[in-house]
Amino acid sequence: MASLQPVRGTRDLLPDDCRRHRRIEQAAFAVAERYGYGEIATPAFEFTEVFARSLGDTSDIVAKEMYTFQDRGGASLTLRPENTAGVVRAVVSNGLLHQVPLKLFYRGPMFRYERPQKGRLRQFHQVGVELIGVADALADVEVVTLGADFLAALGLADKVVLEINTLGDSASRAVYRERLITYFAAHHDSLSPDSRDRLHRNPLRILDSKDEGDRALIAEAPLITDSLSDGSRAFFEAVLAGLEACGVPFRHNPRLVRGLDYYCHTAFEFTTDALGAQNAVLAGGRYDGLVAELGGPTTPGIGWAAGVERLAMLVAEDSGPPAPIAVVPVDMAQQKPALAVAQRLRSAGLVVDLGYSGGLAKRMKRANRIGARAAVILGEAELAAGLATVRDMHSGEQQQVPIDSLPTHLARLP
RNA sequence: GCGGGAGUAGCUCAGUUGGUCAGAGCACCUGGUUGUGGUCCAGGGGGUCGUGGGUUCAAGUCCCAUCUCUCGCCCCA
Repeated sequence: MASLQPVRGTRDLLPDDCRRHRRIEQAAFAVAERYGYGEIATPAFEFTEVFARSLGDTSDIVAKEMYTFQDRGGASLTLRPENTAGVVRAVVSNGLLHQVPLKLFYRGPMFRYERPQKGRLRQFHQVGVELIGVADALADVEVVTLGADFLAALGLADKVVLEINTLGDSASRAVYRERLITYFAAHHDSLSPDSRDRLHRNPLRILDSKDEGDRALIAEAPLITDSLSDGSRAFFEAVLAGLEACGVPFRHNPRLVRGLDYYCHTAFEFTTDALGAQNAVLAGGRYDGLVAELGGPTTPGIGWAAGVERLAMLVAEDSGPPAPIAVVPVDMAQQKPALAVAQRLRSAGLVVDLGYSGGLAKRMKRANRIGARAAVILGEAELAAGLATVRDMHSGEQQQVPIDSLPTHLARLP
């Protein structure tokens, strides 16, 4: 058995799981399409350089979470840990920057070598959008609103809250970074070991430390708000005003930061308290430097990604697969004509189950188990007269129906 | 990567100080009903007790290792 286990942190998606994932992905795309987004699919792996350059050396993803390997030609490849870098690379590769703004939707598996937990897998799935080529705050408003609409479409509006912040432009961020280092360095001995480590590697991350002692220091720490350039401040205010105009509720969290280097200005996440430590279900931000970083012309961008498995744990149970019509030959002698009837019903668009063996009782039992809406019973006598016995599996009522009118009769069942 | 908890049938679990401890319910299969499901009755299949070592006359039960899941940290969707 041990060797038959899936690889740690990976999971089989059985039909019920797949149906749920599909529902989430379709809801995401349906909403994105209403905003004029088209789907893009990039490879599941890229040259390692694509991720190393875009995510930044200090991010944990690059430092310890990538599935990196050499192919037979000696190239270093990496299974994508996220898809923004891949989409941007594809946009540059295909020369699409001549057609900005680009509005793209994607979905698919991502891979991170992390310690698995509930809602955290090594292969997981994301849906996401990227809006590339629009520097105006209108882009931020659209992308965040799109995310809110998507979550609302899944019935999660009341289960998530939107937190939003700005990281400012690179100048503002550099100033803030220095102020933070100065502040925390003065309290170096009071910091948790984790945060001491973060101090020079990625000081902004100290702000969302969960350590009790850190939190007391953080409460007194300087805010990014006070380090913003006038332009950055105006930009952020425009984003918030736009959200208000769209009726999207949010909470400004001045301590919300991002781990990936490419983010600037707007950072946001929709969180839930229903998933333990993995509280983010949809998160993103602006990345004005990323396209240039990957070798394209300086081009702004903003986007988000949402975890399908995490959403799947939050959405309500669905109604299951559609109830089928069971076609039931009385005995094997009627199997062949039953097959013909089943085909006619399927051609008419009905969901039809036809068993492969067994007598009437066994097949009726199966019809019941699979939740059939009705059973179309075909015996020697019926067939000779061109009729079928239709049994309503809810009421138990039966009636004779001409085989030719089965499609309309069955389609009319409530 | 760090620190806790847990792994017994497809599922949910019981198993008392090591000595009929390999069980229950649900599910599944067969029959009662060779032209009728859901209820009921009877019977049946199914587990090297996560895996590998060790202690012992004897290990599901104790010890060690390992794998997986899980909770928290790190980080993130």
